[in-house]
Amino acid sequence: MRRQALINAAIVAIGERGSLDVTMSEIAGRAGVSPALAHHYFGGKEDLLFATMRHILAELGRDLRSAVEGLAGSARLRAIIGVNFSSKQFRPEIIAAWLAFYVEAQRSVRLRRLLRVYARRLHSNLVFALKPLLSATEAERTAEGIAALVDGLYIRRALKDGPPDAASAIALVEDYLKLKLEGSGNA
Amino acid sequence: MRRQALINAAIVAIGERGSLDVTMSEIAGRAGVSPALAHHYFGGKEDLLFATMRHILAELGRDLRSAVEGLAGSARLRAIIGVNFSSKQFRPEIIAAWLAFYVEAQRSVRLRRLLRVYARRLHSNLVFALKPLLSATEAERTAEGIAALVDGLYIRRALKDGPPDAASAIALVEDYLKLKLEGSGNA
DNA sequence: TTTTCTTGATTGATTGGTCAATCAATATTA
DNA sequence: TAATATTGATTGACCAATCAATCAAGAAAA
Repeated sequence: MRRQALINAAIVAIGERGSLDVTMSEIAGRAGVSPALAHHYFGGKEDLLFATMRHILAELGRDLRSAVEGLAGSARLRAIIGVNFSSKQFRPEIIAAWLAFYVEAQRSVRLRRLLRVYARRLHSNLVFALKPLLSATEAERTAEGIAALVDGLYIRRALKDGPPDAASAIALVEDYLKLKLEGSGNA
Repeated sequence: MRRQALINAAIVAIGERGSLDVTMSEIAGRAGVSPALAHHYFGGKEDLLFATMRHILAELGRDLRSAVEGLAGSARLRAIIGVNFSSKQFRPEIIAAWLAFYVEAQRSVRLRRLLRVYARRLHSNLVFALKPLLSATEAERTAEGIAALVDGLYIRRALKDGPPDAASAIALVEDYLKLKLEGSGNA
């Protein structure tokens, strides 16, 4: 319970500052405990941040699983896209955290591995849903395109540039998907 | 000359560490001067980093201008895309710097403004080239799509995920562009 | 030409502040 | 009592920024 409170505090703190450059004191203070307690529970700052990212990924994973349950074909694809821009995920704090963790991943092997696992899972999900609709190579490429678009829209949201609202972000990605599915017919 | 050396050293240092969390000492040392000199020339760390980002943007701007010179239509669009993935721009150090500055921009108004100017310029360039080929709204949306794709591919490159080489990145974006241009006919 | 002045470049050493981490001590719970 | 939770205070490291002092070079004056 304390762990959970500290992780939530970390997300809020990271979201506000827009980077991982937050102090243990601030996180602990936000959770209403002393800095020393944060060390007691997590061992060190790096571990707390790692646990925070893992928590974000775990929630996203849960959302994804429940969103695609029972769906197939293009409905499944739209569900995958929708989750990434759901009001729970496509929030300033979460986006700022993503961005900050991407940067940190360049230093930390552990963190990079964690992010890689998530990226692969998203990729598999996309390819799996695309396989019945496109050729194998086109399914791969389209999955990469969708993933890149999602990442790009996240960044642009963080900078408050580009399409600011989830609706147009979804529209943009779905438009891409539609073109790819149509295009395979005449190409 | 000293300024230039310090800026170059900053880019290398940022690229290696993968974040702006580099010390003045390291940058100065890399440039073969004392930390105090870096302060003498730039005033402070923030100013040095700001100048570094401005330098990166200025070079990109120069590359862009010379690449599109005299071109129009889809050739111009392909040139814009190509510049972003040229061997000079699509390098690990530069990409790491971009990512790091994106994060820092959430804190620094100055930096955010700088990045915003660049983003707008890219957007205008894209829309200008797309206007003759698509409706106004579709040109806007396509420009946003391309920009998001480029950002996304940059991120994925930073994490060494997704299409690692410039060639497939270009292919992905050009494929998107092609679909949009074709699609406008039958849609 | 030599000497003195002036200025910008450059450095080493220092300072002040920040922060993660530790630890000893106290409270709470089982 | 034993174990766990929790804190305040402290330590040690790191780093940006400052500053006084040197150095090199060129301008002015003799």
